[in-house]
Amino acid sequence: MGLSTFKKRTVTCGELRKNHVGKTITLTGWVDKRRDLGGLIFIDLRDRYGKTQIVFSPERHEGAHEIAKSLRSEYVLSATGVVRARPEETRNPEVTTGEIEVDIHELTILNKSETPPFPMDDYGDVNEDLRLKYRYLDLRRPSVQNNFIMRHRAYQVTRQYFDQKGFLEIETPILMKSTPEGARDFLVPSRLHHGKFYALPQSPQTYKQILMVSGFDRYFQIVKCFRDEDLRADRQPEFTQIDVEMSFVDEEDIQQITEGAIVDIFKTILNTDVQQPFPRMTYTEAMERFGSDKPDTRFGLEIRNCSEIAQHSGFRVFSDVVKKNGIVAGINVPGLASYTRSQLDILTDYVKSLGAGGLVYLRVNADKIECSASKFITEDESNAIAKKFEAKPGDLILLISGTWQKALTILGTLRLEMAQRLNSIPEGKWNFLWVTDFPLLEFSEEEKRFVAVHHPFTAPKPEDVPLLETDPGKARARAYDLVLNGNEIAGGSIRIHTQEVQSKMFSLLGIGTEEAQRKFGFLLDAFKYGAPPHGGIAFGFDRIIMLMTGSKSIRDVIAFPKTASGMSLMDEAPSTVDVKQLDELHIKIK
RNA sequence: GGGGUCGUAGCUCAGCUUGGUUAGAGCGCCUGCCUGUCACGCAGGAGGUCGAGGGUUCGAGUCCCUUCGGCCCCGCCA
Repeated sequence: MGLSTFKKRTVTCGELRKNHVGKTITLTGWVDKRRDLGGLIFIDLRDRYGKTQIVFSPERHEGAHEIAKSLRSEYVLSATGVVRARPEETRNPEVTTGEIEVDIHELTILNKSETPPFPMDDYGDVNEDLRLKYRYLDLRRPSVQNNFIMRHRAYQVTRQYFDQKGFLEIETPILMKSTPEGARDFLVPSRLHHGKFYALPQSPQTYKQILMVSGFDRYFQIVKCFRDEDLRADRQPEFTQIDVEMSFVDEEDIQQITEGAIVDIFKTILNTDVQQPFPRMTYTEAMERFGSDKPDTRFGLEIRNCSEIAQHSGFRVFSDVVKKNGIVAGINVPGLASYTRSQLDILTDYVKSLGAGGLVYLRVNADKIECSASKFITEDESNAIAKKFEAKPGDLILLISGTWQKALTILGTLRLEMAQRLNSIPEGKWNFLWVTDFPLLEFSEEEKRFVAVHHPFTAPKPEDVPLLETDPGKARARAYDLVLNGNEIAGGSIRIHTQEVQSKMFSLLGIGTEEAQRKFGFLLDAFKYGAPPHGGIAFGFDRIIMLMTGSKSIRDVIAFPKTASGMSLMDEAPSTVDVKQLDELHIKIK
């Protein structure tokens, strides 16, 4: 009997079938539903494996039935009985255990439960703040548990895949040196060194590069990363990456390995065949066709540039912007010429909220084209624009003008918005896409200097190295992002592996020799001792699981996530700490 | 830092436009009845700081201001 005061389970709530009929078994689990008919009592007992109907009969087993009367939602039970086939007409084909039930003769209530604040079923929506406060209850819901079962399987497939390919899983520090570039660091004060701080890693970037210098050749790690930036539906302050780095490789090698991992994960877990190789698209093309560096290619509504028509227009807003190297571009939304003036006004406000100066629209009717700027745009110009978009009667053309970056980005957002309104984003498609040839640097107006688009260790394209001297903004990077249905799910690059180029990069970023030595000296030093050419990638693991489970937010695939304001509602982190703790750290709150 | 949206019973929501009896519904909960239910059924009952604070008014869930919190977006996120 052992030390237990209750009967341990002999089966789970998900496994009993017809062939178990006649066996005496013990189940443990939670009361999911209670159906007390006055005489017979039916209980759906739930554990993570499923649900099983157990029956209490006042005639057959009076003692157990008497106890069962007091059962309520979420009570924890150990129940022993005999598996029976259900009478033919009472079988439940909806449930995997629906052919049988268990006639209970021995019942132990292992624990009672207060009435839960929300039901543990998957029928109704529950407000997210409540779900997060009672996360332990939310995590009991089968639909939520399924997300974590899938997540678990993805860990296993990932480890197996990279192991088979000869990768070594090596842990890197969580307490590391703060780095100046990139996202804001979470800081951890050092008690032993007054006034000094560790940082939590934004990613193990420098460590994995140093592992390459050490000769580990193929490294991977499923690792937590931390960024102290504002949150989004797909962004949490702590998140999980599949971090990968390889030596003696080029872009193609990394992409092939990456694709293989994705193919494996999707095949094993979703039984979905993903075709290799994934399509490639340059950053420039992605921007000009989709207005995004992570284009959703599941639907059309592609952007077209009509600057050459607009540049000679009497409409100064258009002609001026083209003169100043800007563009006029738009999308053609089929069938929406029926939009009313007020609907279009709302749309105009929407693009203005995204930073557009305004919105010019053309309603394409059978007989004529109505243009919102017809005072300034001639009929010929309207017709030319309509022709450019291959517009048919009933179409609505939406035009935005501005700098290349801004106009296209706004159109990219507008394109997604219109696709959602038209309900034209197909379900069940898995459109993977490599976006390549990103710019290496971009000029930050705020900081009045160049900043790295990817990170400061990304190598420039060899043919663009001369540009670093003449026109750094034009240089392209050996960087690549993996996009799935409009979501960035991985990003990587071939790294700089020589001390000279890395120093050059730091100086372009406005980081002086002395500062570079102070902040990244360990990496520059390492590069002096035979650093192999290397590159890598990091997958946004939570995002991949989010997409695979059809979740709307990565919160649904993270066991204990934080709210949009970075709060953990269950344990109320962050919280104040004792003055004594602060004193030890020599910290005073301003 | 900015914009949008939501906050009313344990839960999900209606009521707010146009201020006016005792603030409603469904589910859940409690009690009773019920021996083949399976989101059981029937009958009855309890349950409200209308997020908080202030203001306007004879009177505020409803109008105004401030504030807190959830969610979404922009900025930010190498």
